[in-house]
Amino acid sequence: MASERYNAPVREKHWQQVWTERGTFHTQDKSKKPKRYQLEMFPYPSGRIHMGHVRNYTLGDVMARYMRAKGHNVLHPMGWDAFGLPAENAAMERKIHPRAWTYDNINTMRAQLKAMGVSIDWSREFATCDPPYYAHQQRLFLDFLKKKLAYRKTAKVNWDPVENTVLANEQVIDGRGWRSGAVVEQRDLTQWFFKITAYAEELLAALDGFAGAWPDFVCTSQRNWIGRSEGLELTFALEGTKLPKKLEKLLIFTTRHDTIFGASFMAISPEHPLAQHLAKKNKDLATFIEDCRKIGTTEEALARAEKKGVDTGILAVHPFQPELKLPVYVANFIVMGYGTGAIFGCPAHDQRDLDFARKYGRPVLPVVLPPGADAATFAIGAEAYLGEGTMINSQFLDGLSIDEAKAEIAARAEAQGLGVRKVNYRLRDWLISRQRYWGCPIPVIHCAKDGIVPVPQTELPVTLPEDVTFDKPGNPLDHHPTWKHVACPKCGAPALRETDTMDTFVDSSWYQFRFTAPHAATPTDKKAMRYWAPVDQYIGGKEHAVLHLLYARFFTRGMKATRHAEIDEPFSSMFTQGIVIHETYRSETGEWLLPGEVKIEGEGSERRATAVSNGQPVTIGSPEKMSKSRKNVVDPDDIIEHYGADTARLFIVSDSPPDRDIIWTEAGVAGAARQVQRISRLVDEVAQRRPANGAGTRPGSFGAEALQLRKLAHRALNSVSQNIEVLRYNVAVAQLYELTNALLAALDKSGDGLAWAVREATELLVQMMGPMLPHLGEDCWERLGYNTLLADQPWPAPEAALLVDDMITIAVQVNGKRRDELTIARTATTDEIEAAALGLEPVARALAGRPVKKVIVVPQRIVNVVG
RNA sequence: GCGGACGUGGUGGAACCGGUAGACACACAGGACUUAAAAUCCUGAGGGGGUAACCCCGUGAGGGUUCGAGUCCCUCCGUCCGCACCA
Repeated sequence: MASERYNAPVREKHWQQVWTERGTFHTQDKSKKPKRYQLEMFPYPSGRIHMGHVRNYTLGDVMARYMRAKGHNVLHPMGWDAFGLPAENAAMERKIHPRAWTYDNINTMRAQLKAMGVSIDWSREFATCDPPYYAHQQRLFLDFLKKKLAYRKTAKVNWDPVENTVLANEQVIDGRGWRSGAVVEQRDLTQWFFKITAYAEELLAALDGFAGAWPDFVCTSQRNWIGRSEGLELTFALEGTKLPKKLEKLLIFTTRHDTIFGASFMAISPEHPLAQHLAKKNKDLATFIEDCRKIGTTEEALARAEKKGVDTGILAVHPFQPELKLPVYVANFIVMGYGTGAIFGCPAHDQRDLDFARKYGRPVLPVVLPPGADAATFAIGAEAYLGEGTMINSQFLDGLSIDEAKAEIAARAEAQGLGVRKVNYRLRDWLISRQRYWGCPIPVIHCAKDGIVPVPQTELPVTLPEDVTFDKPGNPLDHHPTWKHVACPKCGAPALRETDTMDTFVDSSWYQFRFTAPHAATPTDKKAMRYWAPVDQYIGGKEHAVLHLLYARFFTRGMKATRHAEIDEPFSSMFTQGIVIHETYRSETGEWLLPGEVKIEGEGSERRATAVSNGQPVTIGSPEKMSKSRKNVVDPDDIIEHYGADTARLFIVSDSPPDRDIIWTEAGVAGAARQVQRISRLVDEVAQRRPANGAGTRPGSFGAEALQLRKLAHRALNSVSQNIEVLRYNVAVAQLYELTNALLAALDKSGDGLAWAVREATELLVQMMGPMLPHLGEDCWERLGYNTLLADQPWPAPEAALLVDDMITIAVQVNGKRRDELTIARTATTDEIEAAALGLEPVARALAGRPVKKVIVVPQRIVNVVG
């Protein structure tokens, strides 16, 4: 009897309703089971779910459902990273309030996620723009403020002229705003910062313990970003002009103090206080400094710009060779933001210094002699020597290695009070002020008399005013007629509220902990934290390798310092998924076309595309990240309505490893849909022919065919489990297909115990596919005669005896080339295997009469006859 | 420039700890069913040679270690990513 097509869209809605009604995925805070906290990066409610979300939440859901079946008490929550600029843009463009726009989007996207069948405990849902959430965030801020982890300072900051707000260093990519793409400007502003640099060393050191649990590239990215370097701060006395007391000595930072005797000039940043001071009376210098400011575009352009400088006429006294006076230049390649904004130039062993010295005629004295070079003839040409070697021309350092010389100089500098060993970091404090409306208000009040006054706990949250306008540029909170005017909590005098809001990355730095007790009266609940934290497995995009993942690591430490957490690291293991890409289509007139607007014919290089509307040729572009601007998007809703969520999920997890980019193709989706139908058909056949509800009485013996099928099923079970645990879902799916193929082939065969074995293997298949195909899984489970939910079934255990073979097949090589294979008892001895191998005809033929020199036998693996 | 990752059929990708390379799928070709198409099912397939048994070549290129290398080491080429005037 032919089975009916599985109507996925209808059945999926049914099973989603059943899960909801029975509270299947409602998480208990108390359990004897081991806990498992599975989390995917929560979405920004931009409007609709996109394929990147489908991938992210499918990857996490497979793990959550698997772990649940494996007997864990699983926490798998969902929320909304709901503050941010797009809501304000929508408000400006469409005259909708950011709040209304955001919550509308959340409602849409929640429904879409439910339609995907993601096993979420929705009772824990929150949005970061919910006042109860940001109330706790304001409390955390005030605790950070008390601990001096939050502070205000005036500094040169990145200003995004499109977003009309400042940005943190991490949010500037190649000199442009990470979201707007606008070239950022440098502005001197007074802003709020988090003291992430206090944890630079810890954040760096802890990365060493992440091996295997976090992707390598994330760890290296964070190491690079933190940028630790060990060096020496060294003081040079200045001569030549009368200088104010503060500027009489020049403090420099170097990591090459071994080359101190090769110094031939000093260079300071145009922003250095000394340069600024001298520019007041030196017009040329002032012009030069002004020019340097203007060049500031991208970092890369800066790195390639010609090295230039202006001699200040001031001389610096060499600390270990007082008769040597070095001219002090203001130079365009010295940045104020690193070290002390001043260096000594050693042209022989630094390329930039060399370029500079050649241009301005400074001496180039080599002080490190490469191994094997002759001290009498060694000279520096166009390239500085950066390698290892022995010190020369360096008085008391001569003959030492670089490391020994560094140690000697550092020791002498410290003994003579000339300097100190210093560790420098590239990492800057996290600038969290944003001059925007749709964010968490920073809960402080500025009073003329009392300065910065925290908003009292009892008055939290400081909520955003509803009646705001977006008709003029700048911060709507600042424009608001009344909101910022308050009485000082200390003295009662008229005072002003802080109108900056927090960077939205603050919101996402601790949400993972809020999920553990989303309704607690304090930011976190100690008991819930002890039970659930940290997140066992976190899944999200690669773009947060430094941004979010570094901020959250810092924030966890801050929360520990303020007693809101007892751990240092928020995520025990991290997985970064690849993106979903799709071909692009462009008409002759240059317009982008949606995949549905294009008809494609032919294969390979013969593939041609035409526009559905007018038949005009269309250019097929290479696959790129799905984006609305290129129109190479596929709406998940269309897929779910047409094929069902399981098909979308299956396509997402099959074929490509989760960490790689995946090309979305219509053919691939159709292929996944076909597999869904094949499995459905298989289960129908089995359910109709075989005993209902359970496998029935187990036969006393199995024929060869039945035994083979049983082995295949139990081995698949064994390795599918292992592959799911390490997120190699594509391999797990391949094994499910293999088992499906074998089962379909076995349906029409007969043999001892085969009917029972088919039934058993089919039930195992259904259970194994549950994490990936949860709706089809429930449907098949029901068809097999069960009135329980598959989602409530424990993960089956393989029969150990079926995992090993009595007879095994091993390859036989002659001189490393495979010539035959040998089927032999698994317990066969080395001698037995050797004898059997030498008796094989192809072996004798390959030897061609040569005597056997040696036979390598690796039991259960291979035989190699060497002749 | 510095640092990291990767490179396997037409395509996505498998291959435990160095042990039968190409599992599984997509696309393709041939066949069955059908008035026809769709759907479904069966068969084939890394490249080359041979009627065949079989043989040769093959994991970016070149070298090395080993009985044996996709896997380990060195050099080079290419792709992707991170940092980048960092002293």
